[in-house]
Amino acid sequence: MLKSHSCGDLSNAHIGSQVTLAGWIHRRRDHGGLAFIDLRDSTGIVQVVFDPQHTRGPEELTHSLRNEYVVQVVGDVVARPAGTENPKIPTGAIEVSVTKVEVLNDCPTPPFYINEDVEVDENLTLKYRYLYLRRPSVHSNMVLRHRMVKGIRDFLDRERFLEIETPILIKSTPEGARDYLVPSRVNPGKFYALPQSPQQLKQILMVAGMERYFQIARCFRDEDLRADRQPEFTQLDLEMSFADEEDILDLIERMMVELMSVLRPDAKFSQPFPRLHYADAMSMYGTDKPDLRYGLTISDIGDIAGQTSFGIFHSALESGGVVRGICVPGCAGYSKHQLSDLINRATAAGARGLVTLSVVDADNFEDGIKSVLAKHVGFDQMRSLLARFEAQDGDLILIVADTEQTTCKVLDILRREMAGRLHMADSNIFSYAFVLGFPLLDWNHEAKRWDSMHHPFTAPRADDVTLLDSDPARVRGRHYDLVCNGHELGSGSVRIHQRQLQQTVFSLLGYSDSAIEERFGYFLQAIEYGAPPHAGIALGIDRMAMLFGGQESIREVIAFPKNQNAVDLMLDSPSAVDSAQLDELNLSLKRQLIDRT
RNA sequence: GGCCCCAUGGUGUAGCGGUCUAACAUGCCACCCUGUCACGGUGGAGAUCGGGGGUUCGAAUCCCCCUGGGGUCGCCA
Repeated sequence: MLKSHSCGDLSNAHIGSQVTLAGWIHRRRDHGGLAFIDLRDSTGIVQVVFDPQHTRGPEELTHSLRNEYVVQVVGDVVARPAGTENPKIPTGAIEVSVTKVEVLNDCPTPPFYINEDVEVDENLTLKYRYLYLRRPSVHSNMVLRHRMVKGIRDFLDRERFLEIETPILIKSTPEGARDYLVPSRVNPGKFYALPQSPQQLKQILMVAGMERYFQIARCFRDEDLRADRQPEFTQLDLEMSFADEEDILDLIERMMVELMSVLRPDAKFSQPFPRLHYADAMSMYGTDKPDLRYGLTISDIGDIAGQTSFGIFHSALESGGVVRGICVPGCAGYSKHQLSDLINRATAAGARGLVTLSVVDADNFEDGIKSVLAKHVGFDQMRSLLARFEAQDGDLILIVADTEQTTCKVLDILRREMAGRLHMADSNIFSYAFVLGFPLLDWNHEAKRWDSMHHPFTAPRADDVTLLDSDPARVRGRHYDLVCNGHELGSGSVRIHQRQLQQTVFSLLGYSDSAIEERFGYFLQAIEYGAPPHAGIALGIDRMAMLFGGQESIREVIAFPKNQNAVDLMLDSPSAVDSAQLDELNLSLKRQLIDRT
């Protein structure tokens, strides 16, 4: 090794010993004669001192050192002179008095600061990823992620889970997300698909008697990107035989609690994790992944709205819709401009409109309530309305009258928007919750068929199996989600383990018998051979690391992420390939693409 | 595909129709400086304001189009 010690490891215990360090120049403070340099390696930062009386070699060399040069220094660890200790850094009690320095490599002026956490154009952080990752704060995200994954492995190992790899080149199944396809050279005209998740393989591992499987699995979905979505991402995928809902939820809760104690001992969370029924989540928060760090819950005022003379309410209710709203504290003073901004957000999200009601003085309905609603609502109705929202003077009530689906969506957006403006989400709180009671199926209006809410392998509740034929909408699935602070961290279910039931569900989803055989024949055959009852879950590793690290995007916890157009700016991928490569794969590009590339 | 936001020296920002031959901080270069730690001091180089078109006597500033980026809805079994 070119170094005997690491920068961050040095302490009082090393005083008096000679050390050789190697690292990057983090910052320099050059006094002309005497010069200080903060030397950084992956363990931390230590101050090294160049004193012309002690340091050998040409003095010009000392003063020619620049940020991010890679240097090796030999020196003595000494206590800092009294009064010059730096309590701000862990190694601040000591310093290294340099006797010899060698430049191992120089470095051009970096395109952005490495020694400061100034936000910088994300393009640059992606293109020069190796420099961005040098930032101590970003480096610490990688350390945190490593410790998290290690914690998961240690925990599951103690719980007698086996880590088993499954193939990356698998079979395309057009349902669900779009697949990434890989052409086969050996089998012309045929394609592998990259796994959207190892779902079927892990269930087959249960059939294979592994009983407890997990994998830190890379998954691929060719869909549009978001702050918390990349085309390739990592899941903690696990499956457990002879288990039901409670076993999985208990396991996951214990694991998350353990991770919290290791990674975020400072943070607050409730235990046991609250459980939320899907229907309640939708009616109270408008979403199945609510941020529970703040209230702003949705109230239904359909009964009151029906008594008013407000036409919009009546038409919404008559066409089977709902009238619901949220009460935002302290925003009654919103200007016309601010209110119209909120209305724009509501209409942009698909609502036909948004009724705002500024509660200036709740005791004075004449001019204490500012709203288009005022003249359509009687005294009693206004009183019950304010009571329903528990409105105080100074509050702003936002009401949407629309289909249930649109109302939920819009109020969810407004709820998060207002909570953000009012800084209601405490970053030191982790509001975990399990969401249960999802319907098994979801009616797809466009395709006019049933879709799986989760996936087709989710077991229906035993009491609801008979409804599969008569009333599929009412069938409840044995599906559960783990949510935290408005993010879906994971999703799982008790699986179907009997061929007949699995086949019934496939049929219900609109697959013909021949399609079932072609796509899932191997799978149905597998579960026929004594599949044990089993259940599992998959948790988003990137999202977990993002939350633990207090980041707002998973790109901050992924070493080499892609931008919103799924482009890797460092590698410049995807890229065109040589026509010889295409030939070998028996592929050709469409004419218009050839012209463009 | 829709909607919203952004684009000014290397980096981060200011600028709100003329006073912009574009300001500030930091970084960079040179010189000075032996106890700093976001070291300090003096001097200097560095952007024609993402690209194109338009409005105007006059555009970094207003409008349109394009490009790039971010957020989001759709999409994500």
